Amino acid sequence: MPELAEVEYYRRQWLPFLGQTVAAVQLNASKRVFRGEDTVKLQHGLVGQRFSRSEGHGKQMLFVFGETQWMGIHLGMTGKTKSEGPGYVPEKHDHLIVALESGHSLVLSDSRMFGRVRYHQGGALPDWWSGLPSQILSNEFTVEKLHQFLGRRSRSPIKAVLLMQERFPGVGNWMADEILWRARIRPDLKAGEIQTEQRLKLYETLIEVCQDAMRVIAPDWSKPPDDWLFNHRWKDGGSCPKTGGKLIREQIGGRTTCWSPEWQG
DNA sequence: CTATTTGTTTATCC
DNA sequence: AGGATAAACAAATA
Repeated sequence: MPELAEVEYYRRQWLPFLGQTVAAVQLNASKRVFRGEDTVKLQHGLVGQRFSRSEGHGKQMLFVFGETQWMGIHLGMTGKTKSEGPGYVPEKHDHLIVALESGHSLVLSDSRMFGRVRYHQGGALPDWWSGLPSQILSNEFTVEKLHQFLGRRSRSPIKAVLLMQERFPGVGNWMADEILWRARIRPDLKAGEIQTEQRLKLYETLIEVCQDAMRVIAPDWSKPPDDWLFNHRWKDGGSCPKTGGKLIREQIGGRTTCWSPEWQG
């Protein structure tokens, strides 16, 4: 479910507890979300450490405890982070509960368990964090990088290309549709067939949709305005806010894609 | 009972 | 070798 701005919303749910000290960690090591991690180390390593800082990067979140305890969380399709007060009773799909000395707890739940928790102990940033690609809302995300990537993925539909996290971290299904709709590019157009002028428009729109999503959704999960595609894309029968024409929903790049044929050519 | 899902990883084919 | 595509993962919801 969560894309760039929804992930940022969830990350912020833990931030009011920065500076607090971990009293205990509860987890179920058999759960899929901990695949590949040393859960015994995770459970003991955090205790007594202060929740010292956090960063977001695309769909990834980083939470640091003390100076040497690094926890990464990816929410997958159904992951959620939340905080709870004293006396909280864990629910069915809660996989990780970081209890603080104040009695509050930081909780990760995920029903489908496509999400993932990572853990690293040591003085330096873990490579699963330092190796992430340039963020779209950073100076390193350049039109040249976009151009190179469209060349490498030239035979895939642009919809599928925008979903590739190695170049567009944070872009998910709704954002990709929103970007292509605003840039007036057909989602089934092969990446290599996008002309220079449209590439520039695509670059600008990528940044614009990320900024808009962060502004509207990240602080309090506000509903986007009706002049975005967002409110019209979820079920059959919607109409294009630009033309009033019918929106199409079909599988492109393996995902349900909503687009406006007369608007996007 | 069937189809669907705002995501990634893996296998397979080209 | 590297890219493209479909299946797999798991559970809720319609």
